[in-house]
This record gives sequence, structure tokens and C-alpha cells, in this order.
Amino acid sequence: MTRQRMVILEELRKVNTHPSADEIYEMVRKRLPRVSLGTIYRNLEILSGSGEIQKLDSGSSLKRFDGRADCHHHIRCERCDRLADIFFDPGVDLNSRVRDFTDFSVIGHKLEFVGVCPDCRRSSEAGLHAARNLPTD
Amino acid sequence: MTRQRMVILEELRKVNTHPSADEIYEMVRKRLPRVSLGTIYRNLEILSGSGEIQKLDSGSSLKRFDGRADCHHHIRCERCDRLADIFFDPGVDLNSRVRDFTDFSVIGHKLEFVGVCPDCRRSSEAGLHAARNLPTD
DNA sequence: TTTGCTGCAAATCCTTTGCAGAGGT
DNA sequence: ACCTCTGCAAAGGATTTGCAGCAAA
Repeated sequence: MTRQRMVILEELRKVNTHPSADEIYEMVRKRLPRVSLGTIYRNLEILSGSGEIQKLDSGSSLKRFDGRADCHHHIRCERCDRLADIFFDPGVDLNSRVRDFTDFSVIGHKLEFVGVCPDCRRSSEAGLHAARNLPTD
Repeated sequence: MTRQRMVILEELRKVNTHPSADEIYEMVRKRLPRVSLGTIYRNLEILSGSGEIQKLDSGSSLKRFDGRADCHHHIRCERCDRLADIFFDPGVDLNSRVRDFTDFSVIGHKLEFVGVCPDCRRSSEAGLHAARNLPTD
């Protein structure tokens, strides 16, 4: 565990914003100004390989990282691409249910919700109201 | 609907392998040798925008496309990255269940299973047997 | 001393875009 | 003629990699 790897892990654990590699680079750079992007990528790969963080693939093109390694789900804002954690139990064992419908051996699943975040909802309402000259309250 | 767009759609509907843009390019090229990769990307974007096909994001880095537009799920092989359709009903309305756990407005969700496909299972067993000099039956 | 990790820069991969010309209505 | 689409080639963004030096065991 090098200093660089430690700082990356610490910075990632500090936030709940699911930053991209580039955003993590900026965060880490404040503490280690000479760190390189390559090191960020290499360590994010190592850390997610060893299960200390999670790499989040789905949705948009660029990958995001999650400092929490425990099982939880996410919801992505369709408009601004922001990701938020969701701690919720679907109440069904999807993995065992799906076994009858596939000839793959089932290991797990990824469940990502899609929606609109409060900020984007607000700004689109504001936009509508402005367009129609209506009060915003 | 240009000839190019039509051929792309036809080729995609022929298979159930969820090809990448590049693989679709190769398929289409057999019928339209002068087609360009840019045209493939542009039309895949248009077709998925109009709901005639689906763009599949999650999992690996490169995007895959699905000629079936009706609602179904997928399972991805961890080893070879192959995708297969799963037609199965989780039996719960996940969208309404999750509403209590988020301040986003919920629109939908993506559910992707992860597993090992029959081929990879077979070859890893073969590998194990070979390594240990055991019979493969 | 050996092994693994770093910073740097170049390379790679996938995808998007600008542009001039072709095609269809 | 008009508008959309195409092929081509170049640009773009995100990520990976080669390499020589550095750091810690």
C-alpha cells in the first residue's frame, strides 16, 4: 500500500459522489501534486480488484468509482448523469429466480435505477415556469 | 429509411448475439462493401433513439446492440463477455418499491445478471482436468 | 538487491465529427 | 433545388502501456 494508493482510497471514501478517474485525479492532486493520471487508473484497478472499492460501469461512457464496497444499488439521473446510492432490499432473491431462465451459471447481478434528480427536476420546472411566465412556487 | 439503415436493422435482427458497432460493421460490409463505420454509428444512434433497437451500456467498455426492442434482461459472461437474453419476470415492481428509498423521480431500471456461460464453464473444467490429468467426462 | 510502483509521454481503443459530394423527393 | 444522408478522414475522450528511475523490503 503506497502513499498514492492510500490517498486515493482516503479521498474516495470521503465523498459519496461516485467520481470518475479524472475527478479523483483532481482530488488526489491537491494532496500529491505530482501524482499522474496513470497512477490513478492503475490504483483504481488494483483497489477494485481487491474489493476495497467498486468500479461502476453501466450507463454513461465514463467509469465512476464508489468508495463503499458493501452491497447497495444506484440511481442515475438521466439529465445530469449524477449517481446516488440506494440502500434497499428488493425483497426477492433475483439470482436464484433467474436460474430457471438461463443456462449460464449465475454469479450475481447489477441493478441500476434511472430517474431525475431533485436538482434537475427543479431546474426543468423553473424552465417551464419561466417559459410560460408562471410563478415558481 | 436509407438502404444502409435498413441493412443495419436487418442484420441486427438476424442475430441474437448482441454485436458491437464494429461487429455490425463487418456484418453489413458483406452486403454493402463501401459502407463506413461512421454510418454504422450514426444509424445505430438513430435506431436506438427511435426505439427500434436497444443500446446496451453496462458491463464491459464497448457498447453492444440488441435487435429486440421489447423488454427483457441480459446475462453477461464474466469470462468471455458474451451477452445472452433472459426473458424473465422478477415478480416485483422494483420501480415502485424503490421510490421510498430515493429522492429522485424513478423512471426505470437496468438489470443485468453476471455469470459464466456454458462454453467457458466447459473450457475451465477441461483446463482443470488437463492440469490434473483427470478425465474430462 | 530485488521487486514493485511511480511519473511521464506515447499509444490504443472506441466513438464522434467536419466536410464535400451523392441520393432521393 | 432541397434536405438528408453518405464515405472518408481527422479529431476526440477515456483508458492503457512502455520505460527509466525511485522507493521500500
